Amino acid sequence: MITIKEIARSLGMSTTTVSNVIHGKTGQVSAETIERVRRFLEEVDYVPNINARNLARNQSRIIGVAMKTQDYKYPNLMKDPFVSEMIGGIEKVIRTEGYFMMLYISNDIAEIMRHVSTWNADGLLLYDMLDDDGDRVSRSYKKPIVCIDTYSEEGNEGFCNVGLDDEEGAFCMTRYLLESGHRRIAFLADNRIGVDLRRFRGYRRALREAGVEYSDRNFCLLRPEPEEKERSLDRICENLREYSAVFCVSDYYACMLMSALRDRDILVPDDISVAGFDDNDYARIYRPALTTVHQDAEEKGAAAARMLIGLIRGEEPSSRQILLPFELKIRDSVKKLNFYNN
Amino acid sequence: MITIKEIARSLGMSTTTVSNVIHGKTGQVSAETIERVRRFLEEVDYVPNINARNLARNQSRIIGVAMKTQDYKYPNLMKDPFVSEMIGGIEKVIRTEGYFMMLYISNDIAEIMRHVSTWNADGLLLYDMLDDDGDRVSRSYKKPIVCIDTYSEEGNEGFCNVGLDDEEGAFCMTRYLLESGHRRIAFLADNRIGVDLRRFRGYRRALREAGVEYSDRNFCLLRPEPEEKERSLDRICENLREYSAVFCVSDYYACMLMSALRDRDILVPDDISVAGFDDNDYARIYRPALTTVHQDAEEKGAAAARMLIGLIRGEEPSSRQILLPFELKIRDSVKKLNFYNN
DNA sequence: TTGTACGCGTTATCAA
DNA sequence: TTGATAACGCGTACAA
Repeated sequence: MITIKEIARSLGMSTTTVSNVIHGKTGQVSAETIERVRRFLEEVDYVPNINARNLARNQSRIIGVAMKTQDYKYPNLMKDPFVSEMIGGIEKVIRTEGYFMMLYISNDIAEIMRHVSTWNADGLLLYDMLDDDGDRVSRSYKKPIVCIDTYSEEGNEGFCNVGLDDEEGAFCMTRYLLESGHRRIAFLADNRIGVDLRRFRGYRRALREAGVEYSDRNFCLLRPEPEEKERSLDRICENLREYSAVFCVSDYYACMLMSALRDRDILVPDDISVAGFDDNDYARIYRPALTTVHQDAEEKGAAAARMLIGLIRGEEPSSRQILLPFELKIRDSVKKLNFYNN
Repeated sequence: MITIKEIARSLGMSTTTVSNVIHGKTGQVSAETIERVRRFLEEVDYVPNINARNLARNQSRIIGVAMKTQDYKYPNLMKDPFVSEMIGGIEKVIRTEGYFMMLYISNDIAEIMRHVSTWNADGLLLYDMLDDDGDRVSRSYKKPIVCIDTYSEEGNEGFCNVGLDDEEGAFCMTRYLLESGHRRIAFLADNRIGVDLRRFRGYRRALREAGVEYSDRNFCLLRPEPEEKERSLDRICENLREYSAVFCVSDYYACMLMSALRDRDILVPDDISVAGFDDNDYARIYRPALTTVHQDAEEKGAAAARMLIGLIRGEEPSSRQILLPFELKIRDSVKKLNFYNN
């Protein structure tokens, strides 16, 4: 690790000159000197010390990516294909824009904020924070923040978010199920907060508008913890005998359910139809291929990263709230019923 | 962002004392002073500036995780469930041990090394590098390195690796297929280097030991690029008519193949048996559930991270080469043939 | 056209 | 028991 000082000494010149050449402030430097320095830099393979540079410049080119662990659901958050695809999208943008990514996974917001401020991160990406967490962070952190899939109840102004119209997506899918002749449609999720809540609301709204009644039994609660999962699926499969279709809050759960159904000799879509949400590789590879609501996880991450970098550069975003498009993917897991069949 | 200097001024004492209290070098400090400083630190929510600290200490507590992009295969590397699970395992260990993770994804080794040295990373984790890349890195980087799934032909000493006996795993699975009565067994992969090569070798060895002949037709080359995939699967499914079983180099490909087969009304396992490698969620969720070679991606990452942190701390590793265990998972995608059937 | 000198926040050495 | 002070490597205002 050679330093500017050493280079300057070797070349018999000052650190300023070397530094100027490095940064292309070549207006005041003779052509010969420039060449000499350039060649030497090549030769010794000079790499600046980022710590020193950051200290001097009071910046870091680090973008913090913070997400809360959801141990009950995924002991390893990266196992969630949506999360990993999104991170891939974020990483790519951060890298190509010349920034660095630092991942903070924790369920302790305070800890995350401590990390972010020690590293002096230039900006922050928050995924799936609940209302108050997001607010708390925004207050304590004075640099740009972009949220992903964060819903704020109180219509916070000035708060940047990249999301999806989850409610509308779920609404459209439910309407499709209704149009396919289904009336007894269950909804499967592991909670009813955040994103999942919006999807649930879309589902309910579609039922309501179609004049189809909803009872609490329609809601299938999946317990994803390893020790609960099987029992939970048992109960759900039993309960589903009363339904002709299930709308699952995610593809992952949809595929898990389809496997459980098949293990119990219940055929999809002949005995029951299944729909998902996200359209990840599970949906595409599974057979029957899953009818689902498509969204682009990678692009979601990328869009958020681009927006954040814009903010860091001081650009005014064209919009503080981006809603990415969704699209119904009609595949083979939903059966068209004739009306006598239902 | 309050600094030590400001704290010292507010408290009317020197930065040394403040720093000492912060680091618990409290032997030489009066109880009263300690209390005074502690309380003040609490109050102003002091967070150290890592850049300054790293500069002074000439360390970083950063662990670099470097992997090459494989654009042809996964435009988004994180889509590979093996990679994302492994990263999850790495991240968890790094975090709980008080280090930070910095991800470097690039296909340019030189660029990766530049990043690692600007950040002055304390150690390096390399995934799936080929022989010469790994060697090149080791030579130019003087701090601890641990590789994951890297094979070195020349039996490099002193080079740390966490891997799996891929050859033996593939050997056992192939033997299982043979024992199940299969003789015409194809092998599916997208290349024949690195890890995939070892698996291929295990497969070939098992065939050889069983006296089963192998021809180049046995090797099904899957082209995973979007524009090639369908044609490639077409060709493979056609070719597979001559076989009673396929051993796929990964679960992902195995499931992809099973879907392609099903789309062509070829039944698994009745018409053809399929085996995979890795045992990720695809294998477990797909139906028929995939018979595969289990390995623990998360633990692989975690083991490598633990080993690296040990090296950083100056501990001598009990072994420089760790081979994690594998295990055959017999599920439903392989049919037991009677001998007349074959 | 080039060089000196200081600041960035922290740690560490040594003296008081 | 505490406090100056010199590093650490880089950027930059200002002087030469």
